[in-house]
Amino acid sequence: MADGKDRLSPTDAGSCNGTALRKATRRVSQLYDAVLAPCGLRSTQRSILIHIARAGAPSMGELALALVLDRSALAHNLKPLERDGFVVIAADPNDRRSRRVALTASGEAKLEESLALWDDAQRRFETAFGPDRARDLRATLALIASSDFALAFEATGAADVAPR
Amino acid sequence: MADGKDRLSPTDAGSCNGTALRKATRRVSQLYDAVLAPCGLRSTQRSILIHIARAGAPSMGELALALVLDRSALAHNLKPLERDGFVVIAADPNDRRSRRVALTASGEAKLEESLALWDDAQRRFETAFGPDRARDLRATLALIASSDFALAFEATGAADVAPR
DNA sequence: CGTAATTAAGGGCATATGCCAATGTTGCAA
DNA sequence: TTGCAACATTGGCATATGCCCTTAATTACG
Repeated sequence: MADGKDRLSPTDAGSCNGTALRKATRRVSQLYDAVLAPCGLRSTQRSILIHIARAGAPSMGELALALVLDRSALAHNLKPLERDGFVVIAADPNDRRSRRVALTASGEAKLEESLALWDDAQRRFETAFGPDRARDLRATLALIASSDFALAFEATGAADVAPR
Repeated sequence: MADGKDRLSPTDAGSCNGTALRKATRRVSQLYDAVLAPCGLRSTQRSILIHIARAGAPSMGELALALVLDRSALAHNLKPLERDGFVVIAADPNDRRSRRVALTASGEAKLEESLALWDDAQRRFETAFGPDRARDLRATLALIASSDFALAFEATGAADVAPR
């Protein structure tokens, strides 16, 4: 592991926060998805259903914000769920610009079905990683995912982003 | 934030390690990608180029392993980079089953060009998050991404996975 | 009251990611 | 030597993710 690195600046591959996050996410997605497979939901899909259940009937924008997901990406991700009858999307009568997403009975049932599998995956992660450590990690990740963090990141930029 | 949660088990949305990871990854990817945009590389692509530079001329399998990335996903990700002339893929003369990936001069130049932008993004992340904390986080994420962790996760499963 | 600015969402396009099946290579054993 | 098991990669299909631009609906302002 001593070859090649001399050409790179001290800020090499192992030091990129984004890369470290992406690798860990891929690994954990693989592990969780393998456990979730019998119910037919992926962790991404389950995550979306959970957020809808928690929020009741959020608008696309609210849901995208909660998921730290681009609006159009959310729209794409909802298509398989809508096709399979797990969610319905209907215009908000109070503001016809908005469309609200809700779980169907089938969607709630699927979420329920996935719960035991998810509990198993989560338990295995906590066992392998440590429950306390996992809690700390989630808190740290939530901080990074927050809009406050994005603001703090932007604030470190040059003055060209400072409005007025 | 008190509505809706009563229907869910104590293991609710905020406690899923996979979801927390994905949200943080999306956020950081967005922040880094916005900074990297002027050079035309995304953080995923830069990450691939960096790994190739570090490894010299790795085979697809070696590179996929290092990136914690599915082999076919890597093959797909390399296509735009090959099309744009940043990498070349050639059969390994010693084992014609393998194909080895290498940077072109153009790829090295592009990597060099991206360095200043990446340094800026990284510096801003460290400023907003804390350099020591960032180092700890990367170490934790590297642990999770490691194959050892995958083995530990599998080992917590039922006895049905125990070989022999 | 009508028009401009704002906001919500979708469509088009491109990259990212993964599973499974198919293809081609190598090495070993009978 | 021939045939088969193991291995590396690709191709097809599906989902995931994001940007830009357009469209539609609401709100604000003159």
